[in-house]
Amino acid sequence: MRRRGRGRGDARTRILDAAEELFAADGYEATATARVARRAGVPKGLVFHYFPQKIDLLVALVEERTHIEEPGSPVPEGSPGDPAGALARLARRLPLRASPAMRRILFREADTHRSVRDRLHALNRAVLHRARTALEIALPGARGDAARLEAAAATFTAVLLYQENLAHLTGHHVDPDAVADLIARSLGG
Amino acid sequence: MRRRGRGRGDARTRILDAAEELFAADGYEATATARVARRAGVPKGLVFHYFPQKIDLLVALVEERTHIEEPGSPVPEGSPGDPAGALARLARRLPLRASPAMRRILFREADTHRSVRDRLHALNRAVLHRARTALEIALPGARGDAARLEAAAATFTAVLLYQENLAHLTGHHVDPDAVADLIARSLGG
Amino acid sequence: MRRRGRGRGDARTRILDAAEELFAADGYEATATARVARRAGVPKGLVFHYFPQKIDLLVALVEERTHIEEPGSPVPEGSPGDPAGALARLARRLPLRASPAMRRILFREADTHRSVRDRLHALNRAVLHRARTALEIALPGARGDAARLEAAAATFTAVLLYQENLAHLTGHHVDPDAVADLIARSLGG
Amino acid sequence: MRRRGRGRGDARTRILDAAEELFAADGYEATATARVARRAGVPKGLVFHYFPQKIDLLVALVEERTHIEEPGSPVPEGSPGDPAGALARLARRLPLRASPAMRRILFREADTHRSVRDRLHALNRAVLHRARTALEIALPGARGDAARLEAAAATFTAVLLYQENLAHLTGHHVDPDAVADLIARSLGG
DNA sequence: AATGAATGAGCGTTCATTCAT
DNA sequence: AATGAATGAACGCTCATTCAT
Repeated sequence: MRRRGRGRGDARTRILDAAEELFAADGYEATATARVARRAGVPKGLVFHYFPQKIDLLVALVEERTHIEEPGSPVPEGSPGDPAGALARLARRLPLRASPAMRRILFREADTHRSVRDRLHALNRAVLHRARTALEIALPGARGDAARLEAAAATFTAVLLYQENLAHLTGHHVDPDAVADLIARSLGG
Repeated sequence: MRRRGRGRGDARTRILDAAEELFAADGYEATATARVARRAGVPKGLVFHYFPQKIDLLVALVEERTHIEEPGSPVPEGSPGDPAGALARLARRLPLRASPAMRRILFREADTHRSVRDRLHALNRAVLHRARTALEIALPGARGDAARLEAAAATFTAVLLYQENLAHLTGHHVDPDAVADLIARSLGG
Repeated sequence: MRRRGRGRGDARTRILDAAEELFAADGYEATATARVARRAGVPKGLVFHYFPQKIDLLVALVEERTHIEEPGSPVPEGSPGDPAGALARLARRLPLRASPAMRRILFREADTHRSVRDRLHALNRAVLHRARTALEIALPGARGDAARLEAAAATFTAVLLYQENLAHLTGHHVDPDAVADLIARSLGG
Repeated sequence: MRRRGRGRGDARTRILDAAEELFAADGYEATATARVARRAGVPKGLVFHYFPQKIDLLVALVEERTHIEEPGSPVPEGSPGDPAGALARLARRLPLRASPAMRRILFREADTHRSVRDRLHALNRAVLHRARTALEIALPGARGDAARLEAAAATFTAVLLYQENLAHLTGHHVDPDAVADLIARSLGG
């Protein structure tokens, strides 16, 4: 396959790059495939060669550009007695690999596109699981009850995953580290 | 003016009702004005009689169907010593009067429509202010830790305002009461 | 009939005034009746009360605001031996009473509206007749032949009637007096 | 590219042919793009493929279908002493190549579309220049009377360029040859 | 694999016209 | 006579998608 002039990668990659940028900026509905092609520097027909339906662009982005790291690896997520540190460490190793653009796409389009929503649910489940595990390890005595720990994990997951979106939508940034500290205190850490 | 058409209210109201439903369900971009008209039981032209541009539907919804209650009224928001109760009470008297449908519209369209985003920022500011005040009253001794109190107020505001959306996006409901309890504990309530 | 606030005359007159302005500026097709109403300061319905069809506005303007003076009156149009003077005098007493706006309407819409075209033909016939008569009187010997005199009258009529339009369309003004002089010379005056 | 459709030329040409006919007959405003497509035998969308905006049809027509011949070529425009012949010859070699339909479009739409008006001004300037030059060559002795010569050239240009339109608007044809003769006489030819 | 002309359904919007009051 | 809400046909234009090459 001949390399194309303007772009860095092959045509398919450039098409996805363009779609990612445009979907993030303007939304899926408001982005015409012709604009994707133009931005990618490829002829319009080629977009449909690789992605027979427009929705396939979105599906491919979500499938190929949001990776959830497997938590199975031996990651000593938290040292006992330091729940705040455990959560902060989790924040730093967010098991979601996705560009900020991909996150905006994920949140925006999840509302109306089931396949995106499913992916977002899976991501959320993964992070929530990690947070819960980290807190359980950090607080071996399971002080307080399970319900409180669940609420803490859920709150932290929400703040962690949605921080950019919350900041954008509310005009107010909530710092995950501060929330980690808050939560740790409430669990008696 | 023909008072009352086929439906419950007058035409303009029915058009807004229809737009609210459809924008919430499918998004603004994906909703054709013709569908709004059909759902409202009015001819297409009448939609444009009242709302010369499609965007005016969204603007009117946001302006007329999201009210921020004035916090000035004598609301004994919290009794000293009971921050959890204060927040819970705030949750029950959310100063945002908007249907769940309006909230979904607000969050979804804020991303791409400035006027909606401005409104959402204002709402957030109002709720944040209330939460902060409630905590200050409930914890008069907590003066020393302004940063922690701010983080607590911001976290609670986020969970409170976005609960339905978070539930929808994550597949997981976070209970504001549980978060209120969590926060209260962490502030030494 | 109550006098209306903004305008000078009654509603019907103000509607015609507005139509005259707008048709002249933008053309009949490109002028919406709603704009006519707005400019006239009357409700939309009233335009259709007086002029049941949009075209009636144009017809009324042409019928009521272009008057052809009757040449029957004893006007000593030219003194024998001075054809240039005779034509110049005719130019000064153009038997067409119509505002510059009305003339633009007449020429522009004659192309596609038969009733306007008929009126314009009548106007042309009247002016042509006057020009011919003036030349015949000024040149009693009928020097040269009739065909030449006819060409002279037609040329002068065209320049006289269409001068503003020619100027607008060509960017070049042709002075009727200079043409009168030219023609007089060619007829041996 | 599917070479040749149903009609005579390729699709773009057929679209312009149709637009030329319809704009000339009914005016630009009164001609729907759908009618252009139907007359051209192409689907509606294809018109917008080639001409993204309706106005581009008019612009393309004016740019591609009105040519002003360069006057630079060695055209012995007039032999000295025969101004009538010189003008008659100019009439026969009008430096404006445009169908009668294009001329009607030019005059009608110049009123409201600046690009068309600009083109018309350029055409007028070119013809006026030719007429002036022809008269200067044919009447080398007429140096003293520049103003009269200018009026003669302008009058002839107007009659020459606008003859069809004047005929249509007035119901009266003015023969350019007769006017050429008239003018020649008045300049003492 | 690559291309861009071709297609047609559908969209937002305009607007002359009607009509109940 | 006066009003403006109501109506629907039509318009300019967009766009996902097809397909011959």
